[in-house]
Amino acid sequence: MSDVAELAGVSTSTVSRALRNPETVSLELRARVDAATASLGYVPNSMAGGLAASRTRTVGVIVPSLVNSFFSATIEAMAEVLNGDGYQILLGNSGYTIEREEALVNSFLSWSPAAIVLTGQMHSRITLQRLLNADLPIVEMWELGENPLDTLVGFSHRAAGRTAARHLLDTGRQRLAFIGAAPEHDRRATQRGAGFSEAVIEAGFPAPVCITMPERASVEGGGQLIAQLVTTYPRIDGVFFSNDVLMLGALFECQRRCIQVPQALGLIGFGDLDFAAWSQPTLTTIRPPRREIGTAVAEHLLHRFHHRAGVATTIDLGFDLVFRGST
Amino acid sequence: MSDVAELAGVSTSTVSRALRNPETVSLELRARVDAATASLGYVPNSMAGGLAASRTRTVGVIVPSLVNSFFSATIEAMAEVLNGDGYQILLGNSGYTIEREEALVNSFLSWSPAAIVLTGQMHSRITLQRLLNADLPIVEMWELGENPLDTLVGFSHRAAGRTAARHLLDTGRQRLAFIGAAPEHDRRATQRGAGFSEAVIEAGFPAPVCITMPERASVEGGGQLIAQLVTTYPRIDGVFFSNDVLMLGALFECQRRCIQVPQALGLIGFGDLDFAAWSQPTLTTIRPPRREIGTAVAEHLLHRFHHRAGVATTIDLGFDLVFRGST
DNA sequence: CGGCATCTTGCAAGCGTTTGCAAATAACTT
DNA sequence: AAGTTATTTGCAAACGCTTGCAAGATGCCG
Repeated sequence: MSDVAELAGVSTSTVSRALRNPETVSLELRARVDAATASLGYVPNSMAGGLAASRTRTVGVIVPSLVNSFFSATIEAMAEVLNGDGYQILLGNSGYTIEREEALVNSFLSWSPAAIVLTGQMHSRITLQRLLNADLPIVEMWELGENPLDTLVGFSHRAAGRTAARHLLDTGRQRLAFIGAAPEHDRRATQRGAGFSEAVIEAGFPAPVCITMPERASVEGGGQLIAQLVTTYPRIDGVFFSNDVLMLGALFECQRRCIQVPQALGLIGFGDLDFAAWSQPTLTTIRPPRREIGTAVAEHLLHRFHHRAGVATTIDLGFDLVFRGST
Repeated sequence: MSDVAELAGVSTSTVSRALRNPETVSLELRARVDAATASLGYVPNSMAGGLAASRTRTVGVIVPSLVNSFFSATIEAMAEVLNGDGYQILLGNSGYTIEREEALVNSFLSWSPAAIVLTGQMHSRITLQRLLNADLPIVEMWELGENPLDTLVGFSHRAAGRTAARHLLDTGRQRLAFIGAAPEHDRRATQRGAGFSEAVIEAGFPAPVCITMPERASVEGGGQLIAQLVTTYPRIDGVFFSNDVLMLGALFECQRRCIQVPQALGLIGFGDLDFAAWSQPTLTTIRPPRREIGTAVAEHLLHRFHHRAGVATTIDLGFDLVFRGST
């Protein structure tokens, strides 16, 4: 930076200001600094900057999993907006455990990030305490419950489950089931299942059968669970899957067993993944605002960074029922 | 840190050493420092550390896309190993363009990372120059070509294409086609296609038909391309897809058109994604070492970090042909 | 028991920015 | 023209660690 300062014939403080807050430097000097910066190919040292300012242009983001395209889409969208403003994403993968999340929050905090984004509202006591002490914007995404830490961006999974139930009932199914994965880890999937059951019961139908597996959602698991379901409860005529991936496995298993979808069995999933619109038959599903969540989080943060004010909000992005061939 | 030092009754330099290089500190002091650290809940400031040491426990990783589960699996595996040793991943998404890659490398370098990991061997001149100047370990992954920048971890896509060709020919198909996506961006997919054609021609068969679309691989695209293929070239009896996702779309389209797979048309893909083993019929594919690449990269880097020596190598992780129902 | 090599420890000088403060300059007012 | 206010600039003190160097402590040898 002192090289740039010398070349531009100014002090390093002016260079720093010209780079961070251009509006506080006269037009002429700003131009000279920009020219010097460009001609030297100067790249500021982020750590020195971060140390001096005790905050960085970095946002720590923690998701439960990457191989799951729900969160990848959210992250991609978030990164696009954030990068456009010079912010970097520090990505962490909690593997659906709050212990890993705690460790990640800890190490992220050591980078003085501009904000922290978490998935869901379930955190360890220590995480909460550290986060609150840190005094920075916190966003919890993909869930919409009580007592947000700060800002919440998501939608109601319970409502999504209810919508699925109503859809199956509306299309004439009466004996329903819910198929899910990793219930003890994926709280949101569990909420969808709960909303589903709730709505079925409210409508005066028998409580749906609930079949789950401890592992994460997979095509294989979906196939196995549906096999188990149709064997044990042959009269079931409608199934809600906590995840489209499970539904895909079930669809293949139905093909193998010559179970007619949607005639004999109606299937509705969650996620609206790529394949749902092009399978045979196409798959009815609930579309969560995958990219929208990322965009909304990023825009909210950018807003707060610019107008250094604490405007904690709750943003409900809703979801859509996508009615297709499987129901 | 001075609080910890005071509590432990030592100097800050001893605390620093006890934390970074425990073996250089006596057992007794090390224990006292650890106790003080724990009781104060001290978390070192990474930026101060990075600034002082002019390097951080950070690895910059750039992938073309996240929604693609090839790279997500690699990153997850890499992160597991790296996190275990206290390293953080700084993740960037180049969107398959070398301009974004250049920008990302630039901003990563401002964090003095311990290493940089890139996808593929195609980089802009400026990227190359900056990287070489930076004097840090560089890994190019998922590709295995000439003139590595430093270390290479991957497998031969050309060989994968050749294997696919031989498999289709071995199973009696004679009129082959290749279906791919985003050829001008995804160089590796193109290499697979080239290897495929090459092997078909070498075996004395007519050059395969090549159909591609400009967008990235999607289930929809796979369906459309196969529709186009069977309409234009009805006599084709074997198809190699640059990506399992395309193959899945094609499978559904074949179901819609009542084209018997594998009897009338043999399908082989690339990726061995989750669904390939459980679809109906199951899908023959080439399995790339998705997680293995991540693990190998991480272990290579850890090795270099520990024994501060420059051991650039090339690691060929190979691939597997997974023979299933679609051929 | 003295001399020498090996371990441990503390001192203090950075690392490359940011930013409060004050000085210098410019722009208005009356 | 003097006084007041607003704008622009530079100075220099942090920011919280790491690490080369030297001093002190310990162990080993003949």
